[in-house]
Amino acid sequence: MYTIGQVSAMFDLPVSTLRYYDKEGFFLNLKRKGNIRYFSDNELEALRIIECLKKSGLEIKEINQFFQWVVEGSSTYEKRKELFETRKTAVENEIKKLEKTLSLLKFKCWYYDTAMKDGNEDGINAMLPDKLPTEIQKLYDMAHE
Amino acid sequence: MYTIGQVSAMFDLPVSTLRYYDKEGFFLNLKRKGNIRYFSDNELEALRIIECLKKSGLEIKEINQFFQWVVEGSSTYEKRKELFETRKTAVENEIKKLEKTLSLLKFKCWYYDTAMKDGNEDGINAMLPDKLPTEIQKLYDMAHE
DNA sequence: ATACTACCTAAAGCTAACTTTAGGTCAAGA
DNA sequence: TCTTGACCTAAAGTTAGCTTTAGGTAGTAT
Repeated sequence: MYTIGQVSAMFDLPVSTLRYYDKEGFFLNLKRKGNIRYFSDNELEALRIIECLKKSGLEIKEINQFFQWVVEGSSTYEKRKELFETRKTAVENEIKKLEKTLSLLKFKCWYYDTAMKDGNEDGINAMLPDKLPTEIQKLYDMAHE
Repeated sequence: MYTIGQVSAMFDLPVSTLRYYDKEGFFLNLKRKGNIRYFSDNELEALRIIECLKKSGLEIKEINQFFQWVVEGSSTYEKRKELFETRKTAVENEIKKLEKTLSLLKFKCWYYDTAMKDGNEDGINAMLPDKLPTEIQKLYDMAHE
C-alpha cells in the first residue's frame, strides 16, 4: 500500500495528475482510509496501462471507456482485445513514421557537418537530389518517400 | 510554383495551418503575386523540415529559432547541426519508449486472447509475474522494466 | 503549543497549436 | 450578370490534459 506521494515519486508523475486520473475513475479499486487514498499493486498496474494507452495515442475519454469495459467483466474481453490490437498497429505505424523522421534528421546532421567543413552549402546542393554519397542518399530518399 | 491549396493537398495539411506557418515566418522565400502566396520547392522542403522537427518533439517557438539561424547564414551551421543531433537523440529515445509501450500492448493482446479462450483471467493471473510462457514473459518483463 | 508536512476538495486557470469566424478581393464559367 | 470557388486578413475561439489556487484536515516533530 502506497500513499499518493509515494506513487508520485515512483512514477515521476505530479500528485495532481494522480488525483486527476482518480477523478476520471481510472483506479477501480482504490481504497481510502478516512479521506486518504491508498494505492495497491492493482493501481500501479492500472497506471502502467494508462501510460501505455496514452503513449499509444489514446485519449483520456477512450481510456475511460476501457476501464468501463473492465468493470463490465468477461463479456468485454473481445472489445478490450481489439482495443489493444488497434493500439498495437497504431504504435507500429508511429514507429515507422519516427524512423522516417530519423532519416531526415540523420541526413541533416550530415548536411550541416559537411556545410561546416566546406564553409558553405554549395557542394551539397550540387549533389541534390540524387548524387549524394550512397548511405546519405538512402537517408535522403527515405525521408522524401 | 504551387498555390496554397495545392500544397495543402500535397501535404494533407489544412490551408489555415499553412497560413499559420507563414505568419510564424517559416517560409523564408515565399513569393506573392498580388496578395496570393506561391510556394516553390524551397517552401516544400521547409515544410518537410517543419514536420520533421515537430515530430521530433520540438515546439513551434524553437522551429522559429531554427529559421532565424538559417537567415543568419553560415555562422550558425554549428548551432543548426547541434539542433539536429539533439533531435536525433530525442527521436531515438522516443522510439525506445514506444518499443516498450509496444511490448505491453503485445502482452495485453495475448492476455485478452487467453482470457477469451479460458473465459476468465484466473489462469493468467496464476502465472504472474514470472511463470508466463517464455516469449510472453519477455514482453511482460520489458514492459515492467 | 505550534509549526511543518502530507494529505484533501472544488473550481478556475493555463498553454500550445491550431481553427474558425467575419468580412473582403478577384477571376472564370453558365 | 451572377455566382461559385480559391484566395486573403485579423482576431477570437477551441481543446485536451493537466495544474494551480484557495481553503481546509490530520498527524508528527520541536
